[in-house]
Amino acid sequence: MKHLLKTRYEARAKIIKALAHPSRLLIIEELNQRERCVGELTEMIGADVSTVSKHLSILKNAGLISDDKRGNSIFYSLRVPCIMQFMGCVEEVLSVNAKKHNAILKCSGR
Amino acid sequence: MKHLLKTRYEARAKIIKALAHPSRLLIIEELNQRERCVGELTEMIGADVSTVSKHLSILKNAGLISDDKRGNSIFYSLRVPCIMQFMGCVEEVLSVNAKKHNAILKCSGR
DNA sequence: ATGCTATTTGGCAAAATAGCCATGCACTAT
DNA sequence: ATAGTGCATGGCTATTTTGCCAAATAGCAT
Repeated sequence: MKHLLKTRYEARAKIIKALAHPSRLLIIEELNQRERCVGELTEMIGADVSTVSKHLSILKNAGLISDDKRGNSIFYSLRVPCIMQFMGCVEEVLSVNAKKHNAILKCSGR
Repeated sequence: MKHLLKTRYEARAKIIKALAHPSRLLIIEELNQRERCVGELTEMIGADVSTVSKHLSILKNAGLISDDKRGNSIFYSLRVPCIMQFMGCVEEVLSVNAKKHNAILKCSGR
């Protein structure tokens, strides 16, 4: 692969990788509703706080979310709303996959 | 996290993970132009055929591409065009990140 | 200052991913 | 039948990612 092209795809992949985890998808979806602090997200996810904190730092590092420290808490919010449109496409893939699956079941006589 | 929700995010994450690799992004973009066989993609990527073949199987497994065997070759094509819209959003994130980066440079006097 | 709450960071082990080589398989050609 | 081409799979190692615990940091309250 040409170097310029490679660099470009690597940059994209870094962002997409940041989205490629169930907990981080939940975070994105919650932050799309409204800003949230780490404690709230931790409760929703049900993992260790440190784990959630690391997920947040991955998302922040990718430029997907931003943080705002107020008092004792840090509030995170979604920085790039267009991400949510993407989720629509992902759902479409899932539904196409489900249809195909059903078709296979039918053809094999169930 | 509630089980139902978790399953849902896991399904989404699997699809996004399939996209989260430079070579696979190149494949997606190429297949968006037209169908391609493994040999062509391998040449563009510049990795071992077996590696490319595995990338293709990941994309296929996620339901993103489909294959069509004709003669001695297997032609892959993009199954869900909406994926490309998503790339637009990723580019937007990159450009927002770049702007922020420039602003930081300015503020630090460069 | 001391303690309390909210969050991040370092360290580590387990799990997942990536990429190469060698091999196997299917189809084509001779 | 034999050889050649195109692709997939198994096996293996190196790298990356994940998630917990323990410890550090920062702000608030007393």
